[in-house]
Amino acid sequence: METVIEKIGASAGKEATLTGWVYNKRSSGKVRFVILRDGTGVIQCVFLKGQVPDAAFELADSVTQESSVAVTGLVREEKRAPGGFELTATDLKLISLAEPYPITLKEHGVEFLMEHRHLWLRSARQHAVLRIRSEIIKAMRDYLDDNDFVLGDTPILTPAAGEGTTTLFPVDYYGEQVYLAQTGQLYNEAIAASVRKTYCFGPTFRAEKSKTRRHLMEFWMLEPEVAFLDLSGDMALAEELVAYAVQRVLAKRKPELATLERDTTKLEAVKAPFPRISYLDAVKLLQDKGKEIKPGDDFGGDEETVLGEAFDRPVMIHHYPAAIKAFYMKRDPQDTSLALCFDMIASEGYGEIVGGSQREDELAELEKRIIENKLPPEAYRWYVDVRRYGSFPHSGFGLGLERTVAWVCGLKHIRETIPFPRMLEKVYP
RNA sequence: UCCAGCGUAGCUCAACCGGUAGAGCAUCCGGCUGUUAACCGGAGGGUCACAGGUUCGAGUCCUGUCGCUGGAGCCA
Repeated sequence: METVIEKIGASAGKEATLTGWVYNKRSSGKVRFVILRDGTGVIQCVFLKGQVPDAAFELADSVTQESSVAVTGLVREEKRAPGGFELTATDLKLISLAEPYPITLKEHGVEFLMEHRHLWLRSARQHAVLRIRSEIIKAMRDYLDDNDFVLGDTPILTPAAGEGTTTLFPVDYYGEQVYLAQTGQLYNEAIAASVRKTYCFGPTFRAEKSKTRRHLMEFWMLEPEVAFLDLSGDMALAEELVAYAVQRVLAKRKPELATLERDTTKLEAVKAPFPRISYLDAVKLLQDKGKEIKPGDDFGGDEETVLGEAFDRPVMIHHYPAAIKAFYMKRDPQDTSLALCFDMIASEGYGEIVGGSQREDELAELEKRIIENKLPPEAYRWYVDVRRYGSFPHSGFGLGLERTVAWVCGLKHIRETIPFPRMLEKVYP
C-alpha cells in the first residue's frame, strides 16, 4: 500500500518511498534537509553526504521549491520534528523541476495571493481550510442522511426569480432568458410533497454588487425542507445540524484547527439548544447596547455582530416583521405583521449563517402575496399548485456553507473558504 | 452604486519639510555535519500604476484615469 505522511507512523523503523512536492529546503554543509509535502502532511527528509548517492545529495541542494520528487529513506521517530517523524533519506529522484515559485514562505498581500489562488491552495493554511470544509459538508450530509432525508437537488438554470428580481445572473437559454438559481427552496417544497424530508446542496448565485468579507457571488447552500414541520421544529433541526457539524470537526480535524490557530474552546460550547429570542427582544437587546435601531428596521452587519457576540453559541432570532422578509413566509396567526421565520447568527461576530421559515401553505394567501410583491403569477403557477393539491404545513432553511466554514475556521474573510472564490467582478483564476 | 484608504525591485515594505531610489526575503555565486520562515559573505535586479500640471527640482504637492483593498446597502 502507498505510504503517505499522514500515516507514516505505521512505517516507523522501515524503509518507505514518499512522493510529493518540495515545501522548503535547508542545508548546513554536509547535511541537507528537504521538507516534503505530499498532500496529507509535511515531513523533513535528512540527506547526509556520503550516505546517499552523490547525485541525490546534489539534487537535495539544487531542487527548487514545489518541484515534485520521490524520496526513499528510513522512517524514524524524531522528537524534534513537528510531526514526530523524520525520514533519513537514502535516495531522491526528481519527477518534475519547478520554475521559480512565486509564493514564498514569507508574507504576501491579498491581491498577489488571490492572483495566484491556484498555487496559494498548496499552503498549509489553505490546505487546512479545504479539509475542514470537506469535513463540514460530510458531517451535515451524514446528519441529514441518517435522519431520513432524501437528497433531491434542484435546478441551477431557472426560469424566474426565487425571491427578488434584481440580483440574478441572466443566462441565454436557446434564445430565452433564464437565470442562475439563487435558491433551491421553492423546488424543494415540491419535492418535500413526494419524500416528506428533503434537502438540496449546491451552488447558488447572487449578482448583487456586494463587496464585503461576508459575500461571494457564487456560494454553496444546504437547504433542508420538511413536510408537517413548524417553525419551532425547524429551529430545532437547524441547531442540531450546526452543532453536529461543529462537534464533528472538533473530533476529526484537530490538527487542521491547530494549523489555523483556532480557539477551540469557543467551538466546544456550540451544543444544542441554542438561545432563541424574538425579533422584538433582539431590538431591545441592541438598544440596551447603545445601537440606534427601532422596531421594523432590519439588522445590518453591525447589529448582527453585536447580537452574535452577546452569546457563547449561535443565537436564533425569530418572528421578524413580515414586511422585511420574503413573500413565501407564513404569517404568525397571533400577529399577522410578523413572519414565522428565523435567522441563526453565528457566535464571535461571524454574522448570519442560516435563514429559515415556515412556508405559507394557504393557497389564497400565497396568491395574494405574489400579486402584492408584483411577481409574475404565471412563473409561480407550479409553486402555487403545491398548495392547490393537498397543502401541508412545512418549513425549511438555507445554510450558507462558506460563512459556516469561515466561522468554524475562524477566518476573517470568506474568500478563503472556497477553492476558487467568485468575487465582485473577479473571476480569475 | 456610494464612501474611505492604498498603488515604489519577483514578494513584503521604507524613503522625515519637495533635493542622487533603500532594506529584508526570493533568484544566482560561495561557506557551514542538526537546520526548523535556518544562518553568514557576495552579486544582479526599478518606466516610483498611467497621463497631465505646479516647481530650479516631484516617489513626495495638485487634477484626471485605471487597478487593488476595506466598508455601506442587500443578503447566506
